Amino acid sequence: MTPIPGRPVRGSQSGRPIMAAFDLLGRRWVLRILWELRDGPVGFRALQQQCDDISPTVLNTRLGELRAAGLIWQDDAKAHALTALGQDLQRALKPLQAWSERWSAQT
Amino acid sequence: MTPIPGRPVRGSQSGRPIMAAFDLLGRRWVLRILWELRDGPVGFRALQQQCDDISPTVLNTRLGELRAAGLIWQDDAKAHALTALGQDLQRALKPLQAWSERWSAQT
DNA sequence: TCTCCCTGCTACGGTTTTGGTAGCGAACGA
DNA sequence: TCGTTCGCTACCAAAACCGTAGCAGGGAGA
Repeated sequence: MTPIPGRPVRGSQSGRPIMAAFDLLGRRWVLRILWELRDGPVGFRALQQQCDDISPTVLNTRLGELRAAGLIWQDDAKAHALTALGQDLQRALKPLQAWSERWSAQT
Repeated sequence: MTPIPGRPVRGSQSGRPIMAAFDLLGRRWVLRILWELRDGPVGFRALQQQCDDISPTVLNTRLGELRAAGLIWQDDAKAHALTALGQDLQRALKPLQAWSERWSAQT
C-alpha cells in the first residue's frame, strides 16, 4: 500500500503529509529512481540498468507506488516520467546534492 | 555498515556522495529521527515514543549509523542531538515539508 | 542500606521487505 | 519465420525490521 497524505502510513497514524513523505521516501530505491528520471522519460530496462541493476521485482513495485502517489506516469511508449508534482519534489530535493558534497568534504 | 561518501554503498559502487545520501536516507526511520531531533537533544526512550513506538532495536541501529555518519552525537547525559552537519542536512530537507503540503493539496 | 523506579540499551525469534534468477507474451526488424 | 528486445511477473531466498522481554546502571526516598 502506497503512502498517501491525509491517511495513516507506516510509522504514523496522524495523517500529516510530512509523515507520508517520510514513509514513501524512506523506502529503498525511491530517491534513486526519482533522481534517475531527472532528465526525462526512461524505459523499464534502461531505468533498471541506471539503478545499478536493481531487481525488476522491486523496481516495478516502486514504480507502482510512485504512480499511485501521483509522482510519475507512463507515456504511450510505456516510458516512465515525472509528473509536475514529481518535478516539484525533485526541486525540493535539490539541496540534498549540495549537502552531500559538504558531507563528503567533512569526512 | 554505515554509508559513507567516497565509498561503495548499497545500490552504488561509484562512491558519489549523493549515492551515500540515498542509501542512508532510504533506510526506514532515518528521515523521521532527524525530524524529531529538530528542537534539541532527546533521550532514547523519549525519542522512541516520539517515533510512534519504533522498536528499540531499530532505533539503536539507526542512531549508531547516524553517529557513524557524523550527523548526530551524544551529550554527557546520553541524549541524542544533531551535529552541525546534521543541522545542515535538516535545513537541506526543509523544502520537503512544504512540498508534502502541496502533495496533500493535490490529492 | 535497601527498595523502587526510571534510564539507555540488548537478546531473541517471528514477520515483512527486499533481492536474484528465470522466463513469459508482445512488438519489431530481417 | 526467426531472432532480438521490451515491459513485466512468478518464484523462492536473503536481509531488514519489529515486538517483547529483560538486563545493568543511576538517582530518590525510607
